[in-house]
Amino acid sequence: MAKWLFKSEPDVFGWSDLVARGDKGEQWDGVRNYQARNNMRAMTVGDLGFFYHSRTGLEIVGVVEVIAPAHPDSTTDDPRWECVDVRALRPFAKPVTMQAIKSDPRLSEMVLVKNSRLSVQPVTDEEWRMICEMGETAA
DNA sequence: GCCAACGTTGGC
DNA sequence: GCCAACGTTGGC
Repeated sequence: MAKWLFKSEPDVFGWSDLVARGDKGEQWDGVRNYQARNNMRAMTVGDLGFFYHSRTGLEIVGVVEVIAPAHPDSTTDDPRWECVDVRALRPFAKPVTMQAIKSDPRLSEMVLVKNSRLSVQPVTDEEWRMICEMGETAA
């Protein structure tokens, strides 16, 4: 099972917004970048991902679960863009900040650090385990 | 709020 | 098909 990371500005759509959606979850719409879209196409139901607050917050705050595979993004007529559905699974007891990630050399290869502009990105199993530990949540 | 880094667009 | 111009993202 693959691991991912989803970025969102909390002012626009934050962790609490996803939590409010409950088990119904929400479609991860609005992605207009091929790499991010391709990552979503590669997802399967049951895959897990981190929820990261960009711009304001700059920390990973929770774990989400993919509950629907890639489908057309209903917020556009452009058939190129697709999105998956996700739901909030569990919060981090201790959010893991960008600063903490950057200061750990073992996480220096994370896409989050290397390509800060990619909004949907893969996470390796090792990175996943380390960050879950730092955030004091189950892996 | 600034601006570097990156992706996309479009004229040639 | 190149690449300059432009728009957007997101850390700082």
